[in-house]
Amino acid sequence: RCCTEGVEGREVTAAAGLLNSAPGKERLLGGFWNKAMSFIPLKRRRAGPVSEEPLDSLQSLFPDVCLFLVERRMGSARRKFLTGLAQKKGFCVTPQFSDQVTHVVSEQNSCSEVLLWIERQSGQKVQPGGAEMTPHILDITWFTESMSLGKPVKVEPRHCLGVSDSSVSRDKATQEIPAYGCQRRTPLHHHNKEITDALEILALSASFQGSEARFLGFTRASSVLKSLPFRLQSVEEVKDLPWCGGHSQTVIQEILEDGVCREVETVKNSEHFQSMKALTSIFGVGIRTADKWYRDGVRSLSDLNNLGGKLTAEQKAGLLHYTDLQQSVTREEAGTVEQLVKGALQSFVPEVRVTMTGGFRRGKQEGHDVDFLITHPDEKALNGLLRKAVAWLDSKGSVLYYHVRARSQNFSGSNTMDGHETCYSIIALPNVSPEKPSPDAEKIEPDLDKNSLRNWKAVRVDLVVCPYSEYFYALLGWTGSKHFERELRRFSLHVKKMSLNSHGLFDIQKKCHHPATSEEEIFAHLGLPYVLPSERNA
DNA sequence: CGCCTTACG
DNA sequence: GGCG
DNA sequence: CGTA
Ligand SMILES: Nc1nc2c(ncn2[C@H]2C[C@H](O)[C@@H](COP(=O)(O)OP(=O)(O)OP(=O)(O)O)O2)c(=O)[nH]1
Ligand SMILES: [Mg+2]
Ligand SMILES: [Mg+2]
Repeated sequence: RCCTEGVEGREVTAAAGLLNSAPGKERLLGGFWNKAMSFIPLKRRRAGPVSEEPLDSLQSLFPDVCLFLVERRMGSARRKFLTGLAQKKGFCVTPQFSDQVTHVVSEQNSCSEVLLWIERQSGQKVQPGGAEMTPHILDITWFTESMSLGKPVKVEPRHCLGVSDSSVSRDKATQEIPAYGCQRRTPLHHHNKEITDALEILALSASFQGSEARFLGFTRASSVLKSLPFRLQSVEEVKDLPWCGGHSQTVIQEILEDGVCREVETVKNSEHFQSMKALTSIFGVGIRTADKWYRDGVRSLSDLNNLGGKLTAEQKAGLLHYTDLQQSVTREEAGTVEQLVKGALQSFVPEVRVTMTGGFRRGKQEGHDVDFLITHPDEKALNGLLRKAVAWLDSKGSVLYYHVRARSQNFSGSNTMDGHETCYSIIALPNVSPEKPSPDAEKIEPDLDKNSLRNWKAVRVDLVVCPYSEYFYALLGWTGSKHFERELRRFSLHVKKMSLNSHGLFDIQKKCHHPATSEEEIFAHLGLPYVLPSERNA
């Protein structure tokens, strides 16, 4: 039951096959609902029964928190809706103000307006400030962020009423946001994570339904918001941004006003989405295979282990190391892998140059794998280096799976290498603290001694060897992010009439390649301002 | 209504 | 999904 | 159709 644990089968998405769906025609499950909803005025939109039960009839998950929602300018219907939302998430919400209240939440009122209003309504004096025995007087942003996270967030100055937050946002004379992701600076950490997370759920869901196009649409919207230097406060602020069209604006508005988006919650709860996410997380299993298995009724890992022979070599390795590979690789572990890989390579070419690329080069602190780029000025030294290094690691018992591929284009007639190879591998990373045998190995090999400890963890490692002349194109290509690469290549072709890949830049009209001796040069060739690796998290 | 990154096995 |  |  690994794949569907905790799923109760409600909101089951239609699971029609992907294989037969006509290209370009995409099924839309939530779109009509959302579009229809967006014409209903905000305050009247959410009806439904919301009880104003006494305090102790509901079990609160957060005993130190008691909310009071200020009805003034919020309206009673919206207050009821928000109350129900918070109670569903395990918050205590009191209908009447009392000295039990720890967090006062209001919308469109100043701090003094709130204090006066509560005093007039309840006859109680309120001391603001959140000190001992006095409640926080908060903006709706604290509420929506807390709903998003499912728990009360720490009270920041920007949540508090009466405090203008000039540092975080404002100055809405914002510059024009460029349309290509490679023209923007996109940091790893940004100001609108709740919204970009929601849009990425819809992107993933679209891809699970076979629509790469809608995946791209939601991904572009999300990526634009990651580059904003301020926190969004109103949907009006995205109206002029590229890629933030109607559907995305609905999502943004709901997150800003309620902390959650109906469609996103429905998707997250759907069995199809959850199963597809679990199945495609297996190395060797893509969207088409996951969808076929889902239609065949496969819901758990044991169903697959029982499928036996019908798996590719990749999938067998992916399943054997499933639990280890589900854990992300820490930056520290990546450093250990670097030492291991360098040792193997240097035993053949002492002066070899090894660079960690991928997400870790962009500043990520964890990843789904570790990526390396390998080169040397003498291209003869690179010949067959990858296979030799993998064999060396294998002889040390460190290689759990590998697949080597070479460049084929323009080399079809030749059987000699051209100094360009890629290797996808699973490596046994030595562990500080020994662990029990992998639960995945136990299922396949039930006789494993459960008391014996293994001192390693399986980690995905990608190795790329390239000629020195291509090094900076390979570095640019393998640093990512994936979306940044797509946008860079689309910009290159459509704006500059040049074709970009990880080997070079080809001018289609002049029919010539541009050599490069730095990443800066490649950006310059494309007429783009340089973007640091840490700013390529598009 | 066409387009949406580009490669290898 | 959103742009041109 | 999978991988980056
Ligand atoms: N052009 C191109 N490059 C890609 C594509 N997928 C991945 N790459 C490049 C950019 C990525 O940063 C790099 C490494 O890919 P990974 O799958 O390892 O992703 P990354 O390291 O960014 O994140 P992660 O490993 O998941 O933490 O390879 C693609 O579809 N097209
Ligand atoms: Mg990676
Ligand atoms: Mg990788």
